[in-house]
Amino acid sequence: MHDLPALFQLRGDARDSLNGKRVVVAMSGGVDSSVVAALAASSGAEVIGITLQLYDHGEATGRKGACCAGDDIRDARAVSDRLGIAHYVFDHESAFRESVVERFADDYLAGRTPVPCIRCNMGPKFTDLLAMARELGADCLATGHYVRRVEGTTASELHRAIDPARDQSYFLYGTTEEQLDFLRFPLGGLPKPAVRQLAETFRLKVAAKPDSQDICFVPQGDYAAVVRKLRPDAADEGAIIHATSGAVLGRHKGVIHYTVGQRRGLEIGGLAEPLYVTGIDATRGAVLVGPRHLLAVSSARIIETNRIGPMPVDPLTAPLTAKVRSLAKPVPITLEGSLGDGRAVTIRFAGPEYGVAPGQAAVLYAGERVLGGGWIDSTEAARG
RNA sequence: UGGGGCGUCGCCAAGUGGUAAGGCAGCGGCUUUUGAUGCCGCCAUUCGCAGGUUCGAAUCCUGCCGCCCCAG
Repeated sequence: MHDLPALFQLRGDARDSLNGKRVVVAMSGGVDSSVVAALAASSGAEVIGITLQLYDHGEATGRKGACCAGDDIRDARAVSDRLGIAHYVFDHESAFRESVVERFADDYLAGRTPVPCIRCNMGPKFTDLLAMARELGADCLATGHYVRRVEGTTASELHRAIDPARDQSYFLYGTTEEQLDFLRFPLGGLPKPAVRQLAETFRLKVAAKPDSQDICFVPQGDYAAVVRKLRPDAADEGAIIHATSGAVLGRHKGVIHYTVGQRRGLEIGGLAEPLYVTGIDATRGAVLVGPRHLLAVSSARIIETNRIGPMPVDPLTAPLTAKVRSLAKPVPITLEGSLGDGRAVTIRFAGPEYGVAPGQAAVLYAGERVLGGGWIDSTEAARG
C-alpha cells in the first residue's frame, strides 16, 4: 500500500497514519475521486465526501461520462456508504449556471471558444467547495485531479502529473497559491491503470466506470444546443468569408458552431486544399476561413493571468513552454510582461503555432512545473 | 438552330477501346476531462439521354437534350 500520509502531504498523530486529521474529498462520482476517498478513508483520517450537484437532474440522467448529477451523485453516495465515510451533496446549480454555463454561452456568442472545465475548477470547486471544506474544519481538500502538488522551498508548486497521458494541469493553471496550500492531489503521482487497480482493490462499484469526457453539462456533445437554449435570440447564420480575398464562399449556421482551427463542418467543397476557420468576427456574424498556412500564429496575448510560485530565476536552464490546448505538447515560448495578478502578457512562440483560439487557455510551464497561465485574448498571425 | 466547345460522385477533376485516379465536401470510427487538429475507414457496377459498331466503350459512330463561347 502507498505511504498515505505522504500521498496527502499531512502528518497525523501517529507516524504512519492520519489519525486526528480531517480530510474533505471532492467526489464527482467517478473512479478517480472515489479512489481518493478510499485512500483517505484507509489513512485513519476522518473523511467527509462532498459532491456538488451542478446541473439539472432530469436532462443529465442516463448520460454516460458525465459528472455531478443524477447517477453520478448516487455513485458517490454508494462509494461513501461502502467506505463508511460521511457524504454531503450540495445543490450548486444556480452558482454553477452563473459562473460556468452563462459565461460559456457568452463566450461562444462573442466568437470565443471557452474552456468551462477551467472556470469550474476556479469557481465551484476551488473557491466554493474549498470554502465549505474550511468551514467543516478540514485540514485539506483532496481531489482526483491528475496533477502534483510539490512543496517547494518558498511555496507550494503545481507540477504536471507523472502520467503524461492523464495530466490535467492545463485545467488547473488558475489555482491560486492560497488554494494550492489547502489542496491535495493524491493521484498525481500514479498512472491511471494503477488507479483503476486501486478501485478494484477497494472493491468500488465505479472501478470500471468509463472516464468522463466532453463537457459535463452538455448532453450528447451538442454544445451548440445548450448555447441556443440559453441565448435563443442569438446564433444567427451568416457568411463564410475567405480571410485574405474577402470572397464570400458560403453560409454558416451561426458563429457558435465554429472555432479557430476547425476544418470540418464548413461544407465548402471543390478546392484543392482544405479550408480551416482562421477567425470569427462575431460583430459581423462572419466566419473567416483560409488554407492551413493562414492559421500560423507567432504570438498570443493572454489576459487575466495567474501565477503559481516564483518565476524561474534562470530562464536559460529552465526554458519556458506553453500549451494553448489541453491536448498538445508544450512548445517553447518567450514571455513578454509579468505573469500573474490578473495582468495581461504576451507569449511569443519559437515556431509557428496552429489553431490558437481566443477563449482557450494558455498555460505556462518550466519543465514539469506549472507557472500559471491566462485566457487567450488575441493572436498575431505569423508572417509568410 | 451559322461556327466552335463542353456535359464523369454534392463540388473540382484524371481517364480517347479493355472493363471509372485523386482532391475538396460529407459520413463513420479511433484519439480526447473543453472546442479543435490529426489518423483510419466509407463514399459513381457507372460516365447527359437513346440507339449503333466491337469479344469489349466513359472513351468510336448517329440522333436527341442541356450548357458555354463567338458570330448575329
